[in-house]
Amino acid sequence: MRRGLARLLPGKKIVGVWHDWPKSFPNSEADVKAFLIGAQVLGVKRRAKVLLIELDSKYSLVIHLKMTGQLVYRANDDSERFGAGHPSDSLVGELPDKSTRVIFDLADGESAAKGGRLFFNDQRKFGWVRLIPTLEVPNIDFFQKVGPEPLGADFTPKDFIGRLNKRPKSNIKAVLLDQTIIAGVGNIYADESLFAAKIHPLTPVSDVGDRQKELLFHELRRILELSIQKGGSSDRNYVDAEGKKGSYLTFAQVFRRDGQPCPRCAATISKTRVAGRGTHTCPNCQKLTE
DNA sequence: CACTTGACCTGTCCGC
DNA sequence: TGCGGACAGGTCAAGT
Repeated sequence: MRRGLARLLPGKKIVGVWHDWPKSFPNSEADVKAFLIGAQVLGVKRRAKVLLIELDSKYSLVIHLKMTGQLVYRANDDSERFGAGHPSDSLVGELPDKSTRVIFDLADGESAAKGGRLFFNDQRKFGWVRLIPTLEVPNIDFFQKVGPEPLGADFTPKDFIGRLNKRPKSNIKAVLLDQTIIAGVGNIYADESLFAAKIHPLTPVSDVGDRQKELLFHELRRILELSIQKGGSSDRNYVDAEGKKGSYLTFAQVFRRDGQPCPRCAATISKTRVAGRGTHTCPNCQKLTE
C-alpha cells in the first residue's frame, strides 16, 4: 500500500476533503482548513500497520486501515487509472460507494487538470484517518508502545528471542500478535509463520526452544517479504492504491485452508480459536507437546 | 501485573 | 425467504 501511494501522491496538492463518519476522520473543520487544504504531499511512510502521508504544512495524515480499510487512488483523467476496474484484479468498482468514509480531492502540482481523488473506504468503520502535526506523530500512544519492525535491517534473531521472552507464560501466537512485542504481525502471518516453523500456536513461549525461535524469526521474515512481493493478502477487502488485490493468499499454506490437506504431510488442516482469533494449523506438523 | 473478554461496525454465510 | 447467531485481516478498554 505504501509503495503504491508513494508512486501516486508526492507532489499532489490537497484541494478538498469530504467525510461523513466522525470516527473515520475526527479532525475539526478549522484544522482541515488551516493544515490540510492547500497542502502538498511530500512523501508516504509506514510504521507498523500505520501509514503516514507527510504534508508540507508540517502536518501528516496518519492512517490505520484496521480490518476492512482501503485507500484507493483514482485519477480524474482515465488514462492514469492503471487498469483499476478489471474484474479479475479489482475488488472495487465505481467510487465513491457505500463504504466510502473520506474523499481527498487532489490536484497535480504541474497541471490541476491531471489530479485525482483518494478514497478511504472502510466497511466496518474501525479504521481512521487523522491529521496530526508531523513532529507529534512519534508521540502518539501507539507509536510509544509499538515494537520493532520485523524487517528492519538491524533486527536480529537475538532481539526477536529477547522480546518474545518478555511473555514467557503466554502462548506464542498471542505474543506474535502483540504489537508492543513485534510490529506489524497480524493473524495471517502469525498462522503462516508458526506453521512454517512447525510450532503449535498454543505453545507457551518458555516451551519453545531457541533453535525454533530462531527458525520462526527467519520464516516470519521470509513470509513477510514474499507477501510484500505478491502485493499483500486479499482475503475479502484488502486492495492496493490502484484497487488491485494482493495474491499472497494463493501462496498461503494454512490460512483459510481448513479442511484441505497440509502441503507438507497431507494431514487435514484444522481451524480452532487461539487468543480470540481464528487459527489454522496442521495437527501433524504442529504438535503441542514437544 | 498478565491475560482474557467485550466493544467498536457492517456484511456475509450457515443452520433452522 | 426470513431470521438469529457466528464470524471476519485489529486494537483498546474494562474485566478477572
